[in-house]
Amino acid sequence: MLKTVFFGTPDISVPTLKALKNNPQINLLAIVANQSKKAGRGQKIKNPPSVIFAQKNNIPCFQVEKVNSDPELLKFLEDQKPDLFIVFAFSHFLSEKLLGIPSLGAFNIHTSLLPKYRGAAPIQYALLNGDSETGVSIQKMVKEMDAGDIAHSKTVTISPTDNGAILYDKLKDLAPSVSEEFITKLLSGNLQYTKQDSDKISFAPTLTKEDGHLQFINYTAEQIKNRVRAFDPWPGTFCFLEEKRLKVLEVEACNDNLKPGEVSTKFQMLKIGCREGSLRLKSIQLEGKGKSDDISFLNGYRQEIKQLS
RNA sequence: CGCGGGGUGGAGCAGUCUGGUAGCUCGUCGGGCUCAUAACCCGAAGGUCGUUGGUUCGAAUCCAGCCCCCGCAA
Repeated sequence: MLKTVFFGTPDISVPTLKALKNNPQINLLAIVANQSKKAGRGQKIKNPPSVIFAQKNNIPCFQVEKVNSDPELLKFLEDQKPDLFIVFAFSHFLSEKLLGIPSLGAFNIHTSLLPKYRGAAPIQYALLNGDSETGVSIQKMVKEMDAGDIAHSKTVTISPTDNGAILYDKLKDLAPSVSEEFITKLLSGNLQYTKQDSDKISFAPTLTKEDGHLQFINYTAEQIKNRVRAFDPWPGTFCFLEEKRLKVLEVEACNDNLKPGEVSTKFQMLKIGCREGSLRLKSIQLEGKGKSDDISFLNGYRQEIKQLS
């Protein structure tokens, strides 16, 4: 039995966590997660999904603020002498000291085909760049983020209609099998490492809300479209109508001949010219309002729309 | 008690400040026009104005409580 400690916080890590828990070769010593944060309207404190899982299954659980210096966790690890760390969607860097603790090493599950998209937002970047495939990689963790040798990976195809939520789910569902196969290889001694090809490294830095600001005049219709689906549901895409924020939930390419930034409301459809090509803003939501299609929106909106910025 | 906007026929909104039971665009149904239409014309159905209580001769409108939705912030 491999004495294993799992590091992970959000729901994407839970199916993999569950698979580890059910794997007879794995002795799941503990789960380490972020601290519970206030979330949602009303700012109620919510426990992260992995913590809820730990509680339900009576697995020791550490919610740390600073993983590298949490006295309780360090003491626990010292006492238990784990064989393996599995880290999945855990938003802290692990110090080299920590990485050196498990006898077989610390492994990170990453939702891209490394060396592509190192960093926090690999799912969104794959969609943003219009990739036709991505995947789940397991890398042996080193000091440099997501730079370790690749121990195992699996590919998944991205369909043109996938958005962030769908691809997120695909990868969430794929991850347990990648992790199971990895463990099988690890135990049978068949593990082979592939170094990351330095020519193919790319990065997927943390996204902010501001990254969702659609700048129609600076990007082509295709690029805007990819951004909209990549950032759905997070961090979301928007532009401004007058002073108000207009969320853009769904767009569709159209062949209207519009200049960059030019708005058209013909036939009750809201369209805008991009740097190249034009788009229909099919599903939108004005600040303070519910989401609606452009037709309904224009029916109720009483003023002329001159500009979307 | 973080800040702010809102709940009005099937949809999206106006009307609320300056109380007198409701209007716009669209959709639906029926009819007309047209070679034709995401076009146009005529007609119809459809609303306890979120909810409870208060003020008033009278409340969508003023006051108080409650429920729900949304933007920002985290």
